[in-house]
Amino acid sequence: MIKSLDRAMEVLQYVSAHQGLTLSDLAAGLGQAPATVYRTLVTLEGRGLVEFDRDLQTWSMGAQAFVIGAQFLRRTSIVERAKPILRRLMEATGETANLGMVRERSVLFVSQAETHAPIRAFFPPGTLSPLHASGIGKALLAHMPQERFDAFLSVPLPGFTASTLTTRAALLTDCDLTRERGYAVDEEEKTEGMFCVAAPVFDASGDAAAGISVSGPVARFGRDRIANIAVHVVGAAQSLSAAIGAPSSYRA
Amino acid sequence: MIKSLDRAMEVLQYVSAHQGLTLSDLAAGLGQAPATVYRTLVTLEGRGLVEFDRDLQTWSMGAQAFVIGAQFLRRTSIVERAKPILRRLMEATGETANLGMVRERSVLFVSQAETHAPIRAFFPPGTLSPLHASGIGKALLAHMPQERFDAFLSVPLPGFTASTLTTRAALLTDCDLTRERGYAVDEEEKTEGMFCVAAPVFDASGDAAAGISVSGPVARFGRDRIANIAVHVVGAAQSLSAAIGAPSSYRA
DNA sequence: AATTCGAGTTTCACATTGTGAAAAATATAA
DNA sequence: TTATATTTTTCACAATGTGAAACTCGAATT
Repeated sequence: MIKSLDRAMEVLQYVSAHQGLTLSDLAAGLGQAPATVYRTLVTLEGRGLVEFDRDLQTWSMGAQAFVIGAQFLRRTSIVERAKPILRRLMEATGETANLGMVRERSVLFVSQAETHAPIRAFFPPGTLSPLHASGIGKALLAHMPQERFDAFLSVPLPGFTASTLTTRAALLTDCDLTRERGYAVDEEEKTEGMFCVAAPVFDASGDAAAGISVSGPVARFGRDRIANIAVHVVGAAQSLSAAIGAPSSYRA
Repeated sequence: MIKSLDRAMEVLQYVSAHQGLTLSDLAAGLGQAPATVYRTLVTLEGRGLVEFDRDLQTWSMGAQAFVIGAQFLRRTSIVERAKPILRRLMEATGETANLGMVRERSVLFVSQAETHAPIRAFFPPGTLSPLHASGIGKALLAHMPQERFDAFLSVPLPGFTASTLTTRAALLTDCDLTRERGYAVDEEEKTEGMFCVAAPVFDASGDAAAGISVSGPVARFGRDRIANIAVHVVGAAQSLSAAIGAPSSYRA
């Protein structure tokens, strides 16, 4: 491991999480010498990864960070293939449709078809959400190999609202229910007022590596409406699984 | 400038441009020792910026690159405010609508509303295109301060198709025409078969910093249709300029 | 099954450089 | 004009990044 590179990447990640800070603020927040942070920023600026606002004396993410970050989505065809499916799902349900991928202990939201309704759910691409506190995350936990599931549970789970499932027993019950009906729900477990229906997407190896969800304000999700939306979500997830080559036995 | 950090960022940018290569291929392509490239990649992997496929022995961009890259779009509200405008423009014209921002000598495509037509233009977010060989780029050149425009022309302009404008005289004429009618066109200047109508978006300082365009196969762009599309594109660009606070005198 | 080969990973000696305190430069406020 | 705070550069030195070589591992060949 290259120590100075790792320190520099800490700087880059800090800037991305705290845009618009001055050199002094960044150095203080990072616990690094201003001179060191300065040289790091100037080097990254030379590559276009950060940008400096001369008037405000603030540092922010640069265009090249977007350029290289966008390449992550080009590794596979899943985002491209998901787009029409998400759009149809949004039109069929009238709510925002999302695509998320599992990464470590989180779901990474990578694509979205936004409803035109004035009040809407919004998970901008690039957002990470914990597996146990998101619809897609719980759909994936329900289809996770036992060993990985146990490893996930070996770390204490943070709560976000009064509804967050944080115990092994609660998650096991929820996973059983998810497998039984083919979809997971997030009922204000990460965000107050937010409801979400999600289903797993299987890849060519038969692993649940991504998920599709529909989300919106909890007040719009009555019992009958949930049943109807779930049918569309499960169908969309199955379509995407098929599109990316999942074995047919995983699509049921 | 930190030499080792700069070398490491060269590795990162190289991986993003050449995904799915092995360590040996990357080291050869970069002209760096495999041991050095290896330690760089492992350090970046630790931060989630690259990912290693153990089966294929290949390196690709990681989720954290997407996470931090996506933050570039959150610096300002332009992408959010553009979304409904791009969608309406796509619906009004039936072709793909794009938002691009100027960066150095290029346009960076940051957002897009794709037409549902089977044959379509596609500029995935994160794509860079030279200013002189794109509709948005030429719209921005037409409103660029003279000094920056001269600096731009001081570097030889590469051609991409037989139609690319590569001389000062050709670009000056094109800029005059663009200012006169309020929009630029890209008629197979970057990509064979591609047509594009673009208009500049002004920011709060009155600078032309972004642009909106509609693009599609040249065969679908007859003279009458171009006139109609141009009206929509100019209107959309003016709406976005207003939405992000451009002075009213710049919106005419 | 044993051997060979190529790529990935680790070790090691050493030249290079990253670091942070201090100084200098710059811009803003009083 | 002076003071202050921040940014930027300099400098001495400790830390480390580098690449060749060695080692490890897995796949292919015999």
